[in-house]
Amino acid sequence: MNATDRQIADRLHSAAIHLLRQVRTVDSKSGLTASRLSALSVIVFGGPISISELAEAEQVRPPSISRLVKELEWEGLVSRQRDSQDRRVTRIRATSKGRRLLLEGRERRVAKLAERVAGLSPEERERVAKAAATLERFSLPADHPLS
Amino acid sequence: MNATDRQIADRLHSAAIHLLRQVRTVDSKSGLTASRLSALSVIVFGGPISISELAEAEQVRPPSISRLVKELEWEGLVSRQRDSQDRRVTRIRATSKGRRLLLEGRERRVAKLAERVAGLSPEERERVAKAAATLERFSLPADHPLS
DNA sequence: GACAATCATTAGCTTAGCTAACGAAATAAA
DNA sequence: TTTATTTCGTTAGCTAAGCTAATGATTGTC
Repeated sequence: MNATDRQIADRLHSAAIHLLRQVRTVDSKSGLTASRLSALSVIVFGGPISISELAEAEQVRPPSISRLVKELEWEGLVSRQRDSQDRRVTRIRATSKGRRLLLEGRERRVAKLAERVAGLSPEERERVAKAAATLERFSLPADHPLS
Repeated sequence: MNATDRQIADRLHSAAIHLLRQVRTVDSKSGLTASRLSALSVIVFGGPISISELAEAEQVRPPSISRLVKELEWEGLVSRQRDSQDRRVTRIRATSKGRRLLLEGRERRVAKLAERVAGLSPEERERVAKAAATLERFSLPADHPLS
């Protein structure tokens, strides 16, 4: 690690904070916050998944996910099913309503960023585009299940 | 805006969420959370600054900053001073302790990311480095005071 | 001098993270 | 077979950080 790596990291950190503050402004419309959107996304695309797996995928502790899932279930966005093999685990899956809302909510939320992407100069846009995929992998721990 | 812009935005969104979750793991050591670190940074480098200006710079509402500053003051990291011209406004400045802690805390927090930057392949690292500066500007609203 | 606007704070709400403690189920050991 | 241990998920209770609405203090305006 060197000084330049720190500078890069510092910029990424700052950018991450401010990016999320920006998209938060559209939350009120979708009813889906960043955490819910992220978790619901894993549920929708990651198929039936247990609480533990979801916690690991989201890099948070089980109690945090447990509550979040309870709320998503409350709103009819996901459903649970006891695993018949191991009755300790419950498998979470998205309902069709959840699937629909995810796509709409993500759309609205991400549109805020997409606007700005569209507003970049061609060079900058290209630069950000090339980094986005790298960043996505980079943002997850090395042993992350989705890596 | 097109489909690709959305894809880029989607990746940035996801990356931002997971980046911050990663660095949060070092919070316990520094005692400085992301919000405090970010605000303190603006105070340290942005000189004496009012609550309103700070709120705008941080893209949050005044009450949020008001409380945050109160806590920073509580911990001796910043001090306030009534503006003699306009006695409604108070100017916030960092104490030397605050300045020191900012640098240390940022260091620790960012080190978590810097490790990973250092672990990238040369091509990826280059890609991320080039995007970092763009991202930093990109993450702020167009009319942002620090833009 | 009265009224309106601005700056900051307070009060009270929500979301989202955490640890600690616990019950239920599965697995290992005696 | 019983007992002990581990694992999965939940509950309880704490903290941080955002928000809106309302209020006080000051400034500016008519």
